[in-house]
Amino acid sequence: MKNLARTPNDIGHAIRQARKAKKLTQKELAERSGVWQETISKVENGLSDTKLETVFDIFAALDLEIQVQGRSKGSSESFADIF
Amino acid sequence: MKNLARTPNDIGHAIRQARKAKKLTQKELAERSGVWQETISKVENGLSDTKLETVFDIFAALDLEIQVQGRSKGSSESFADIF
DNA sequence: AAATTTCATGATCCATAGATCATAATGTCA
DNA sequence: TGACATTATGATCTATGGATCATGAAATTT
Repeated sequence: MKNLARTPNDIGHAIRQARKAKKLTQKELAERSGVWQETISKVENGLSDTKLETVFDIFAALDLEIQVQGRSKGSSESFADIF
Repeated sequence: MKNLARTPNDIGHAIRQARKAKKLTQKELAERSGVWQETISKVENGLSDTKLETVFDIFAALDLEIQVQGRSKGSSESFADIF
């Protein structure tokens, strides 16, 4: 399960997926990340040009991290394409 | 070379490193990414809470992508710690 | 060392992110 | 179906990101 991300939308998808995997509601995630539920909703749906700080706050709460890497030579599919 | 990132600062470092690796000046990167040189400077130095869109614009120009993953069990070192 | 290039910083302006509150829409389940 | 939980949306307000221009500080080159 590799979650490649090349757009804010991809990040939103990754977050939603991770949150669901941990069986958390947006509200719960909001509480432990310090980010509002409303904001999380918008981020997951790509409805706002989120700030880095916010994403990382959410990532921390979900125990996620990011790895920056050169674009995979072969597949050019972005995370969103998988869904 | 694993570029783990858990903070906006880590992203800045990763960008600077990738840019240098490609032997680009901030100005050149600015041109091909559509992001201002001044902004790139601030991002690389972690002087602004950059928006996701901006980071991805820069990533695209540097042919970078992101992989979202669970936090590495063993090492807890963030990208910044390597430097 | 002087000139040139590269990078940093400071100010202004406009757009928008996120906090916050209220509420609507959707989903779930007894 | 009706109640309750979850998610989405909409408005307002404040703070700040990024465009833009100007210029200062560093680094590099000749």
